[in-house]
Amino acid sequence: MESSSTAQSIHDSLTPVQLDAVNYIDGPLLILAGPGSGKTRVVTHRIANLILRGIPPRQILALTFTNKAADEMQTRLERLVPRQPVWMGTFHRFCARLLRQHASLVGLQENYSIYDTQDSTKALKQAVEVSEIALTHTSLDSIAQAISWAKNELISADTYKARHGSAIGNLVAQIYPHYQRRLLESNAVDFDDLLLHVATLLQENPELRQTLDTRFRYICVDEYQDTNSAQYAIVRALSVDYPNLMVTGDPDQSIYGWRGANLNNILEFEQDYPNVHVVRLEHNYRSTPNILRAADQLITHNLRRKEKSLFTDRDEGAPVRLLTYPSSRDEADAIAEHIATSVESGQRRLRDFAVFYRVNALSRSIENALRVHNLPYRVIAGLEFFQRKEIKDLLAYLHLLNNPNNDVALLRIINTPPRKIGKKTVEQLTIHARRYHLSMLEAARESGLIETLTKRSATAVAKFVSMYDRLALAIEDPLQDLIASLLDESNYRTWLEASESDEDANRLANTEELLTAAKEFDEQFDQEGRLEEFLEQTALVSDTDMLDEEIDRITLMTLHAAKGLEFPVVFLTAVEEGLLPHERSREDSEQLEEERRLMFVGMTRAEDELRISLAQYRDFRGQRNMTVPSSFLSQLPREEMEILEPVLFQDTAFHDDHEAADEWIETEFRNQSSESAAETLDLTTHPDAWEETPSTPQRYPAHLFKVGMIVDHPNYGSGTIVEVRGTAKKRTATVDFFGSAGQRKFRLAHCPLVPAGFDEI
DNA sequence: ATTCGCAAAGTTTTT
DNA sequence: CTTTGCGAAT
Repeated sequence: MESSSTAQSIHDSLTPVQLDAVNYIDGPLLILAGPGSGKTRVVTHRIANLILRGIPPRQILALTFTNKAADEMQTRLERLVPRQPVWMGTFHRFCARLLRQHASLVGLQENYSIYDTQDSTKALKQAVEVSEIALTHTSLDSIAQAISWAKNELISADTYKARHGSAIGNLVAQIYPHYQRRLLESNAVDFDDLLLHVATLLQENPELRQTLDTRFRYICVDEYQDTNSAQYAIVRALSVDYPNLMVTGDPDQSIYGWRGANLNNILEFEQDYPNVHVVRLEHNYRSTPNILRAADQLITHNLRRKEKSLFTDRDEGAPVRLLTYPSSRDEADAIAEHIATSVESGQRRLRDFAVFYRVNALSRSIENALRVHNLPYRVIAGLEFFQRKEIKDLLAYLHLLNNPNNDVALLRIINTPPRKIGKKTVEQLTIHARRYHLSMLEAARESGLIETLTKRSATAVAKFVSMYDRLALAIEDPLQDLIASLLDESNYRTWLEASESDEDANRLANTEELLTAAKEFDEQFDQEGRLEEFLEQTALVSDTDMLDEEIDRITLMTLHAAKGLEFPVVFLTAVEEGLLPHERSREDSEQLEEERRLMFVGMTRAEDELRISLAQYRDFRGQRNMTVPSSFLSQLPREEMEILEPVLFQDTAFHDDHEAADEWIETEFRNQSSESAAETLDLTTHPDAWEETPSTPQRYPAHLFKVGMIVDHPNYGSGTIVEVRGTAKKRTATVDFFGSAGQRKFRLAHCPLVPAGFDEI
């Protein structure tokens, strides 16, 4: 076991290569870790080793990209050497902390707000308005992207120069400074700023840099292949006097280049830090040789990488399968059937299976098939909870309380719930604020002085301000209490309760969830500055962090979301030109390599079985198109794989030949008697066949819904009724959906729920 | 002030 | 087929 406390015994189970990494203490260390090579184990053992050798835990800093990774590391370290105050967390959280302490050095106050992407976009929109530039030929999005790119490259608003002749560049050069000013005036930062500000801080304050370098003498960076230039600069600045820097990563698993990750950081690590010790973890403990060889052969086609030879002790296992289906529906059905069969026979559990796809939109067809087979699943979709309107609303109240300059928050809630403060009124407030350089809240306080406002509007605004002031008195209360008063004072709760819609009933339920989260937080942190801490946490958290691994369900997710995970059986779907590689990546060879890495990551998630599939016809965005198999498929060791040949038109189907397609449908499908084929034909002939039955006013009788009943919902799919409450019009059912929808409440008198199997009304 | 409806566009997303 | 944002109607 790993609970003993001597250096000797805790490392007993490690291989010589792993021990080499664990025992290398001083100086730069690069761990090139292939998929499934026990990297996290090595990292945690090494940190434990540092501690056991007498290095104060406070001098150790471990940086990760996700909270999940940080938690995982923390838990494992806890098992090796309990209760050591090693700072572990994401880059962003680390920077947020540092920035709190040194906010004034970059023109912020310590209670600054962290804008999420949505908030940032709003701020950017305002900046565009102020700069009086008409965005005719570009979108707000591309401006945002350009600014984000610049920040990741450490280019500040002052130093940004448009590339000569770049139209967008010229716009950005004008807008970026306005945007940055808006943020500073609001005492706010965007995600990129967290890194940029800290990097700037370290660059411009040598004494501070030195202090921190000394404080964090031993630094570990996980997933180094995904660091961007800002992160690189931060790590670099903290490793000058004490270059005890350990980075781990795998160039072959770099899939966030589009977000500014710079593959050169890892590729050139050895040049950046002299006397680097390099350890290669090439022993894979996860996959069968079959899977590993296929993945390896694919990735060999990349040029920008470091040679690695992966090996495993496992038995050969099943061959990798390449399965071609006539249509995307057939593909989805086959997956569902395969899973159903092996679960029924007792060979596998639901949680052994994962289905991967390149884009989120592809999950729908899989979901449909799984639903038909009554197979429970979960869709990993990134942000959900904290992006819901009601949660964002309530958090906006808190944000404004914590940082009265947070204009985006004010604009969000000043009329939510409706307070008769409309667009015109807000416009006048904005003008007033800009003229006198006030925050929106300050402007609102002066509503009585604004002549252009009607008396009615001014009163409404004044009422809002006094509500704010009343809430501000409770700012030191436990969060649970604060949010509770917030729900009352703002009329948010009354507003939702008064509503008749199911949607609002659900919102009310989500509100409760936030209260629960706040309660848990209160129990955890019983100190000053609770609110600020809470807001920081919620801003830097994603739903994926709360993933419950215990539940027995099939997992559906994008290839990006799959990184770091493993499953006994993996379905890699829609491996078609245009999707994988994605069409937007096809031109550029660097991007094409990233797509190949994405496929590599997907393949190497599989432990026992890997099933790669594609369809000859794919229904996507309401259209049916003939597909072309992915060019990556020809880069796999086909001779040793099991290949299910396309059912029809092996040759023509590989070209984008519409005439052939029509002919195929005309002649071949008509002669087929198979059910799925018949249905597919129907679809092409009558596109309307997909559409829902037109809704009729008639509903399934409310009193017939019972707890335990399986029901269908047009949007959320199937689920089980877990609770029925209330009477007459207020009779409400709580449904636990099999899919990603989770639990939702419905007023039975007017919701589209029907018992499963109850066809049409 | 709010709601409704239509047009437009639709990788990936650790924070 | 979806989702989302903005403009017109109540």
